[in-house]
Amino acid sequence: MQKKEAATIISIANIKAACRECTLRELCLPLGLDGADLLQLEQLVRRRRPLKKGEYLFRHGDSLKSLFAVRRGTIKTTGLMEDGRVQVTGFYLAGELLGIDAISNDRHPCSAEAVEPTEICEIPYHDLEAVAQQVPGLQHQLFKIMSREILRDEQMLMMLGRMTAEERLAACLLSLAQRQLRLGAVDGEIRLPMSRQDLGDYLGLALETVSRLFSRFQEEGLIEVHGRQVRITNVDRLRSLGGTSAGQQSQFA
Amino acid sequence: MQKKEAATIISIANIKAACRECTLRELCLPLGLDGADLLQLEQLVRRRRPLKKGEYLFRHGDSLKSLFAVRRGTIKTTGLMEDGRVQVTGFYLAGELLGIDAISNDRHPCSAEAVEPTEICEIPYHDLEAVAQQVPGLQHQLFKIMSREILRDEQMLMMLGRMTAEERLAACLLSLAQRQLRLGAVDGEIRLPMSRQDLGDYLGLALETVSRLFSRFQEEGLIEVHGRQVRITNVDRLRSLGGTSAGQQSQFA
DNA sequence: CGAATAGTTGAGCCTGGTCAACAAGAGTGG
DNA sequence: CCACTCTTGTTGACCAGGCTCAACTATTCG
Repeated sequence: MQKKEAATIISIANIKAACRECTLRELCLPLGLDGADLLQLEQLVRRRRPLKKGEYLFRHGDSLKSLFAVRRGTIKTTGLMEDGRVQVTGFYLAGELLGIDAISNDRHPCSAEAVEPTEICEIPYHDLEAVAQQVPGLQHQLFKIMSREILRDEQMLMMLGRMTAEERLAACLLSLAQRQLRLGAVDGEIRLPMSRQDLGDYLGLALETVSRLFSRFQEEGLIEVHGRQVRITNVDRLRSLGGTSAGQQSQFA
Repeated sequence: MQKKEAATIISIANIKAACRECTLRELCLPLGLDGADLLQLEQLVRRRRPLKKGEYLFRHGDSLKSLFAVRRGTIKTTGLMEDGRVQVTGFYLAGELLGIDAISNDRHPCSAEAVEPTEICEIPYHDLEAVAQQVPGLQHQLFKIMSREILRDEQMLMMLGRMTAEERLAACLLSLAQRQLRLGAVDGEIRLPMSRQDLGDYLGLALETVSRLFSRFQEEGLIEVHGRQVRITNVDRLRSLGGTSAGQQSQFA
């Protein structure tokens, strides 16, 4: 996986994006912007060469040039300790914005890797800031998005600090189901683009624990598992487990 | 503690603040603002009646009206699960800004409680947004502050997800020492305004574990503990424990 | 000064981690 | 297209870090 870097030639197709026609318009930045403002934003956004599974969008320490919006696929961001311990700080699905955490030090504090084939829109940060200064709706929207990211992280803190393994996985599944639903997936169906290892690194668990929990949830009739395809068969009982954290998403969303 | 609410009469002394003469100027919002801009911001900021220990600044579910900057003292923000489990999502010392997580839903997702007698500056959020629209330096500064908060939370995720109990406490002590140093404390001296319980709720540990770790760190010569007064006697070994998370703060700061 | 709160320490247990073997897919090249 | 390899996932046995329960001590505060 490390070797594929050499292939990261400068992006081939830096074509302009057409936010106005994007199906994710409601999810990305433009939410709440009218025609003229949207056009101004659209000038900034660039499409990137698609990422293959395992390719990096940026790496820990890279200087901040752009924020990124996922168009299709999934990105995971990871922090790494010297001894190899990994924490996945987030999974970013289509319509979600990443790279915000790099603003404070002009440097990405984590690495971003495609978990499956992924398409990305790139938004040069300094230009974005300039436009936000002109367009009130955009500034407002950016504050909201950044605040939402903080909220999301705080829910993760509750999860990692105070929830049991089964509660964490339940909450995570509910959250994924909800986000994929918004993207047009079948209600109760979850397609996991990430490995058990990734889930463990996200939830602060060993991959074996994640695997065992999948088996147990299935035995208990909460879900049906077929590899990375999961169907929720008892939402209520899953909610009663994953309650506080993911359940609150409905409250927040 | 719950009962004291009745005493929360509408703030007595809503006097104007003088950011220009505040010793925390470098830490709060104004950083990087020049005279005229600073004056414009100053119009917004109001001082609040001081909070006693245990008093709440706001509660989970309250609607967002203002962001708050700590002038003196310490605030803890907490998330609560139905069964009573608590996660402290942050300790806010003098010069630090809280309430940002409320922007996304116009509602505070956590409660904020004074851990010791605390003075607060209040900044009405909608006015702040309006001024930020006029003052580029302020918009920029706000983005940075919000990004820094995300960064801080992500470091906490690494801590809760992947560090052992002793690593967490070590990292926490180093972080507190550094932040208090910036506020003029003696290097290596930490005054803990919070209880062992609070620390446990912050670090995702039982209070007994925190207490035992203090004892062990002392036995091992890392620190000297006198109740809530702690002196770091061996920074290097403490760093080798708390490394990645708090150690990186120097990298990030 | 007495009561309540905060902190320390011990004993025993349990959740979740580690190590290990095995199974099942997925990708690759002949 | 199949065989082989490599990666991913499952399951079991055992272990240990940290939690719970409990008793006791030190502080703080009215």
